[in-house]
Amino acid sequence: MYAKIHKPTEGELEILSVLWEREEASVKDVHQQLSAYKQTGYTTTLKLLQLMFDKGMVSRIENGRKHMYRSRIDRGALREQQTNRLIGHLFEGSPVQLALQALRSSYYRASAEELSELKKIVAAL
Amino acid sequence: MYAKIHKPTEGELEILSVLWEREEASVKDVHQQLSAYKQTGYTTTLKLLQLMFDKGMVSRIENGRKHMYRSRIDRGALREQQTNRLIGHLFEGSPVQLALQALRSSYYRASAEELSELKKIVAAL
DNA sequence: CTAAATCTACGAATCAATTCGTATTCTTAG
DNA sequence: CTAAGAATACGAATTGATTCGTAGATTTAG
Repeated sequence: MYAKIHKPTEGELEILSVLWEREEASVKDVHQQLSAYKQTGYTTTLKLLQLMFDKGMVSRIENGRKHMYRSRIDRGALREQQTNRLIGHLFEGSPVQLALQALRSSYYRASAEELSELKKIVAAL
Repeated sequence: MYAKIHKPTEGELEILSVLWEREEASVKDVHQQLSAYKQTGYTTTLKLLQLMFDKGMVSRIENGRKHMYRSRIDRGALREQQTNRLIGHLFEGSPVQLALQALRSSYYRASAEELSELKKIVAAL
């Protein structure tokens, strides 16, 4: 089902992020969403999606003249891989240090479920 | 004191990781430590350190014929930057999700101080 | 039907990361 | 002194990411 992880580049990750949100998106969809926060050309986004397709990172189906793209990268697996990479090289192998960094200095409002899971995990350490 | 963050590449991050551990290291030191887990040529490591020096990411002083290198990248700032990047593109903006991922599935033994800080932060959410 | 708009395909250029071989310099052992 | 060893400097090749222009095809408006 899911593609082997071809560690995505920064640009690829941004696109995957859009695809995960929407489940399926056209080049136009992706481009519009990226344009909201960075300046980039339409054909650049198109090309990136084509290359990602060639690499097997996304699937696509024709919908009239458009192509609709979906991620073939499992987000959970990528989360695990990237998290471990960060822990290994930047946090001296300490997952707790990374967790502390994540929770510090942030305005994020945790939901009740998140909070309860977090408490459960912390209690079990 | 610290250099502006030139977002390090994977290879650069590995080298910085060595430098942070040891405070100061020769090319040979760095190369030996990298060799422990990846196959790489001596002059490759040398070149990388030279390029990092040119970019201002590391400083160096002569010690006899050797150069001793030190990181000029602030680890704390980089931790913050990289953590936020991950949260943004891979964890839907949720620091708590990243924290959960970090704490899950890991054999790491937290120290008493880490644990107490973690509890304090979680309690404050 | 025709023109404009909307897409995809593709090639080419650029830039950066990485790797490694060779030259050169300096130190040290004999 | 000379040769071997240990460093650094540097150039060149390779590979990959990124960007974007242009061409071609199809749809839609008038």
